[in-house]
Amino acid sequence: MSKGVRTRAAILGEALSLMSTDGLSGLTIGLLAERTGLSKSGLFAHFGSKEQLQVAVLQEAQACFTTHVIRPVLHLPRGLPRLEFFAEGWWAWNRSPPFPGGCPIQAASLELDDRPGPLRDEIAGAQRRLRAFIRQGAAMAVTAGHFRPDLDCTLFAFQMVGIAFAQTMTCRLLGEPEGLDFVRRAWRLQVDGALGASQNQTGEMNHVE
Amino acid sequence: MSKGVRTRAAILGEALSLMSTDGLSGLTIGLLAERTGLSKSGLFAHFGSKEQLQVAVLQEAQACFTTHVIRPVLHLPRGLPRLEFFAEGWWAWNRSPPFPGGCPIQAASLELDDRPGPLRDEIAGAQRRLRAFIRQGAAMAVTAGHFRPDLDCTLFAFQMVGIAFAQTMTCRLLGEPEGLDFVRRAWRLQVDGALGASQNQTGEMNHVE
DNA sequence: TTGACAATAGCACGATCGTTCGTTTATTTT
DNA sequence: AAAATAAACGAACGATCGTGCTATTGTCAA
Repeated sequence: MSKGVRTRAAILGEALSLMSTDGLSGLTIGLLAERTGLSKSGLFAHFGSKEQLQVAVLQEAQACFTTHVIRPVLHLPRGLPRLEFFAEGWWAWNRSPPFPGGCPIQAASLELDDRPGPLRDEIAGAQRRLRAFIRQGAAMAVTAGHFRPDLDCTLFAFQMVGIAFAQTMTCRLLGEPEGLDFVRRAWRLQVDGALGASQNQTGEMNHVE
Repeated sequence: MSKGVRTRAAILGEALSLMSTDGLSGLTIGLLAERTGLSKSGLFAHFGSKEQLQVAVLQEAQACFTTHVIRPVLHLPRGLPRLEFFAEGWWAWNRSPPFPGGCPIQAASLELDDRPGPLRDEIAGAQRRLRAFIRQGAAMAVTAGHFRPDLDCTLFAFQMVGIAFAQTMTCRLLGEPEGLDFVRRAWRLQVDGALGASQNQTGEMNHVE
């Protein structure tokens, strides 16, 4: 591992932290150089332009999410077990990701949704891949007989994404300690509504209590 | 209406448009002065500081949301009817608000959630009030007998907020035209799950199709 | 160990940032 | 209409932005 890629990795790590609190637009080259102990020009040479740095940071964020949330559940049995562990890992990531701020992917999604260009393409791809992962996870649960056969897996992924955003709003913006409870209960309702008839314990509608 | 408040209103209107696309941090005084046809110093004098301008913009965004989404449903009968019309109005607002970009409140919520200060307080208050409105709307539906008595109205509001965020991601970031369908179906599932036993048409679990 | 090359620093640039100040032009009140 | 007040302007400030250069330092293979 040569020196160049090592410092580049260090830069991206620090950039991720900075971005998690101040957003993509708050990620400035001068500030990042100061935090990494490099000179502005020395740091700049690693990326060639601000936009390329931003793209690299977004990709690093995806890689970090994959190693922390996706990969740990891949060896679990397909279907509901894997989906449940993924959910728990995702809620944990959203509440306290390995950065000082919140999830950079969520933040960038709403920051870039009205600015076409390579950055939006990058974050849109990330969200598409994440939704595909959830959708396939739900489809496996259908195949395994955990979920009912007529489940709309795309809608399932849509709902799960919604819970994740609502969690960030409740846990991070409003700082409500009971936020995680709501997340788990909303997720439980969603899973219960997707179960196959045989698995469903309650013979009536999904009650909250 | 004196001259001062008139131009101030014009400034805030343009600021809302600018913020909807470029975010709070993209809202710069020079750019805003250029778009409004004012000089930087002339515009600046209306607010005294950048932060006060930002607070004013956030308040303006709330006022705009109230007149466009909240107020139109206040004269509707309490309970489910009002809640349904509010939902439809909110989805319409999220898909195409009266700005070139997306909903500024959603964007600011994720932009400010890790930066304590007056700005975060302002947007947090907005989200708290919105959630309280939904919660009370659900509570009215319980009182009216539309929703079952043991419904957790706070959780109901939590879930609805999630749908709104997922909509922005799907409709704006990913640009999927069928996004609104998912929103309506997710909302329908949520409402069906909250109905009183007598109102529930389907005797079985909530199926998607 | 030296030579080739990668990595970083230093310096400067034009542009824009938020902000201040004194002046000038509009508006409102007397 | 004149006086008083409000509103907007123009110029400048120090700071920081992203981005070029050239020079210097460090690393790694021959």
